Amino acid sequence: MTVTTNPPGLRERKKAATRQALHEAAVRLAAEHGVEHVTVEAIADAANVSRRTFSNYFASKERALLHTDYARVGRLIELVRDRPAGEAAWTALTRAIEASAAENADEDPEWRARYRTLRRDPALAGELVSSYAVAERELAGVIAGRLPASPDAPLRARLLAAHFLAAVRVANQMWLEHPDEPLADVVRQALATTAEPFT
Amino acid sequence: MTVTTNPPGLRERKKAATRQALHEAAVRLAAEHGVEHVTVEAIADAANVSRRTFSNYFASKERALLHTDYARVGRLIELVRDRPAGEAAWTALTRAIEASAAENADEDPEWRARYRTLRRDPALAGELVSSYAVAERELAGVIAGRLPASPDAPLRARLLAAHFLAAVRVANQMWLEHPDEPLADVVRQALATTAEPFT
DNA sequence: AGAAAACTTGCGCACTGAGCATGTTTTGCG
DNA sequence: CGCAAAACATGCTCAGTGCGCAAGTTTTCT
Repeated sequence: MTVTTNPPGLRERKKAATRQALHEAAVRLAAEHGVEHVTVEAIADAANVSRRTFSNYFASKERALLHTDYARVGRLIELVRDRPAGEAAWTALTRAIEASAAENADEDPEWRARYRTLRRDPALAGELVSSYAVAERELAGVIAGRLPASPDAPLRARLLAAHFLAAVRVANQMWLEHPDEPLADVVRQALATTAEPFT
Repeated sequence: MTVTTNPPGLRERKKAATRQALHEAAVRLAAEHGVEHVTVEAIADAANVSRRTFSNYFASKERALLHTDYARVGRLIELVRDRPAGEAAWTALTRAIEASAAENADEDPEWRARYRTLRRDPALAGELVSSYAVAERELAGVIAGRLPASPDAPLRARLLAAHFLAAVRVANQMWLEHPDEPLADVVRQALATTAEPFT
């Protein structure tokens, strides 16, 4: 114990480790036996915690499986919040997603492949869209200050957040189905298309 | 092939009636005792069917509660499909949502108020977004033929469907929170904002 | 160091989703 | 019309789940 306690704190680090262990165990087991044939108990066992403890970390098996998606969307909101104050809303959003892509560029290819396969399971579709939906309201609040003042600013903020996240979500879905093109390129194309006017 | 509209058929009518009875019983009980305190068994009882039969109609209590939303989105897709063949995609979508609003204009105000209150429950938020998400892929297929031919047409169709449904969904959410303005007006405003280019 | 706060775990219970077998209703067809 | 098949409702049963509660344990704070 020669090192001083880090800013994160031991307890927080342990919790993060347990959450990550549960998540990874869930993904590994689901890749081996299929999502439907994996029980919460098996996941907890694989992560060396009790079934009850699993419930302290995740509300359901599906949430545990898609923890990366939830975390990534949460991180994306942070990145938007950290953009320079003067930046317009749409610019801040597109820059933030680029930063997010850069952060996730150095992933273990094997893990990525397993996780990719997992997300195509129809049983997880609901949770997958939820991972985006939960962030919509918060993201609207974050970008509200970057919009021109207007009586309908709340609606515009909500719509901007919704359309941005919808573009990212659709890009991810298309990429899941057609892996030939890099994800970042699909996202860029989807955002460019979204920025155009509809007729 | 024959063009006759299928006679409803006794069996189909009974199924629809049972489904509707379960749905309405669920909404009534949830309004009385709160969503969390209503069990599937209580709903089945109130609709005079067995608990097991409930499962034959709805995958969960939440799905039963939001059956109107699922049905309405399904009907919206029909309305889009029925638009004249020459109509451009965005036009067809906006005209269809107007037709949908017209169809739902004559609702029992008491029922509408109960259902409205229900949808504000956070426990149903996930199912509520799902009701839109499940339609996205199908809607994309329906409007694909109304887009100019292009190599990226599939992506554009998906995005158009996603943005349209997102606008409708956000409008509904805003209306749930601020009932002062008529829903149809909020929807129109959201769609108009969506049609503008982003910057 | 020692109390307080946070966390883990085992136990238990109400609820759920679903397969199977059985009795009932509806449909299609000769 | 009548009947066999298909579709459906129901009861029974079970594995899984979410969660409250009450210990026991670990981390934090002062």
